[in-house]
Amino acid sequence: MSVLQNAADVLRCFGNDCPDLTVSDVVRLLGMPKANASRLLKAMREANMLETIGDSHRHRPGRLMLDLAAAYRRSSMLIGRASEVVAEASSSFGHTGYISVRDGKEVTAVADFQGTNALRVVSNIGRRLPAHLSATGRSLLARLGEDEVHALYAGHGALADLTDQLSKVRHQGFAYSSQEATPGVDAIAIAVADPRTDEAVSLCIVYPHALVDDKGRDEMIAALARGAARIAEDLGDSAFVAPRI
Amino acid sequence: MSVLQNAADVLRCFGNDCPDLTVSDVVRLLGMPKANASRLLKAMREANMLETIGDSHRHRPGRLMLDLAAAYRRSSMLIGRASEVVAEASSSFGHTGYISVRDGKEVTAVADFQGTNALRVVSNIGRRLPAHLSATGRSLLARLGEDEVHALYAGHGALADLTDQLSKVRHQGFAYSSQEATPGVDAIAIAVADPRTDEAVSLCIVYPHALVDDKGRDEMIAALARGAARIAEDLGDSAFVAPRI
DNA sequence: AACCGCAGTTCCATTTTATGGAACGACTCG
DNA sequence: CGAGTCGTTCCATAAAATGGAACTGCGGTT
Repeated sequence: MSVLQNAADVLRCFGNDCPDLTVSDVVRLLGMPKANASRLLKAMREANMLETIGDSHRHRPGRLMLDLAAAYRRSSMLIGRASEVVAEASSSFGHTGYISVRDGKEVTAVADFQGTNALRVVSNIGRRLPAHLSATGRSLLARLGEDEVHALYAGHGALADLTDQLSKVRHQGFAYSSQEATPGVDAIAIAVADPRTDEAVSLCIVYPHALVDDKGRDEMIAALARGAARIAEDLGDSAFVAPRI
Repeated sequence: MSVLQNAADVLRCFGNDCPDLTVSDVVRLLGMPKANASRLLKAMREANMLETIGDSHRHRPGRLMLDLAAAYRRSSMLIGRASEVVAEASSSFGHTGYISVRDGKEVTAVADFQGTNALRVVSNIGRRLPAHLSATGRSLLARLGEDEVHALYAGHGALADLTDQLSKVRHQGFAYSSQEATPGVDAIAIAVADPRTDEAVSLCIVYPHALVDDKGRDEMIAALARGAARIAEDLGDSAFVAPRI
C-alpha cells in the first residue's frame, strides 16, 4: 500500500462529522500501526496537507487543501456556467442554491449560494447525500440509462421506487422533492452535462416549503430551465430535456 | 524526496491560474523526470487526489479534495463565528464579504459571501494575495508585534510604509483600503483571533468605491465591529481592539 | 515523590516502493 | 511518410515505508 493511498485514506476521514484527527484516531479508524500513523501525519504536515490546530495534537486539512476546491470549480467550464445561473436565480428569488455532482450513489455540492431571505435553507457544502434520496441526486441519476441505474442500484431496496421516480424526472425535465431530506424544505433540480468531458452537474434551488406556492415554484423552475437550456445548447448537451411545467 | 512532497507540489501547481495539469506540465513546472510524473499522476488518480477531465490527459483536483475545504471550515469555531457575522453584513449591505487567513506574507480567503447588489465585487475564493497590499492582510499583520513584522518583512522594500500603516490599523482597530488591489474597489477589514488555537481571521467587506460614501462605510465598519467584538469576547481574544471610527 | 497509563515519537533491520534513463507505443502535423 | 510531441512501460539501483519494541512527555493516582 503506497503512502499516497494512506494519505488519501486519512483525508477521507475528514469527510463526515470528524473535524479533526489525532494519531490515535488514525490508528483506530484505519487500523494502522501507530508508528506509521505518527510518521504519516508528520509527513502530511510537512507537505501542508495537514496542519495542527493550535499547538495541540489535533490535525485538520492544511492550507494547501483550501485552494483546491476553488481550482476544481475553475477547471470546469460547466460548473462556471452553472454557477452563474444558480447565483442569479438564488439572488433574484432569495433562496439558497447549489451546484452538485454525482459520484456513484452519492451527490456532493461543489458550489453554494446563500439565499437572502430571512427564512432560508442554510447551505452545507461538502456534505455527501445519497443520490436516490434527493432531488439533485435524482436529476443526475435520470441522465443515466435504465440499465446503468439498475447496475448501480442492483440489490438495493429502493430500486423499484427509484425507477419510477426517474422516469418521471426524465419526462418532466426536472426533479422535485418536498420535505424529503429535511422537514419543511423543498427542492427543485435540473441536470445538465458537458458532452466533451462527460461530466454532469445539477442546478438546484432549496427553499422553505411554507414560503412558496405552486406558482412561485414554477417560476423558479422556469428560471433554472432557461439557464440550463442555454448551457445545454452552448455545450451541445443533446440529452438535455427542456423542463415542461 | 517523498512521494507525498511530490504530490503536494503537484497540488500546489493548481494554485494560481492553472486549472488543469498534464504529465508534461508537471515535468516542466517541477523539473521531474517524465517517467516519475506519469506514475505520480497515476497514483494520485488512484487515490482520488486527481481526476482526469473527460477522457483527455488533463488532470484537475479530485473529488476527495472537494470536501476538504469544507472540513477546514468546520474544524474552526472561529471561522464559523466569523462567517455568521460576515454573511449577515454581506446580505444586509448587499456587498461581497470574505473570511481570510494569513499564511506568512500571503492571505487567502477561506469563505466568501457574494453580495446581492447589481454592481458588486465578484469574489474569488482561494486566490492568494500579498498580505501587505490588502486591507484584509494588514488587519491580520497588525495583530503581530512590531518585531515579528520586521522579521517577516526583513529586507522588503515596503517595510517602512507597512510599519506606518500597521500602527494606524492598530490604533483604529480596522484596516481600510481604497482602490488598492483593484481599481474602483474599496475594502474594510477587522481581524479577530482565537487565543486557544492561536489562529486569526479577518472579516472583510469589499464594495464599489462609487457606491458608498463615508457614512455608509462607517455603518459597515460598525456592523463588522459589533460582530467581531462579540467573537473576541466569547473566545477571550484580549488583543482585540474595538474599532474607533 | 514515585507510579501508572496513555498518546506520541524514535530506532532499526527488513521489505516494499520510488527513481530515472532509455526504449516503446500513440498521436498530430506538415 | 518522417519528425515531433506526449504518455507509458521496463529494469537495475537507490530510497522509501514498515512494524515491533523501546523511549519520551504528560496528566492523574495512590
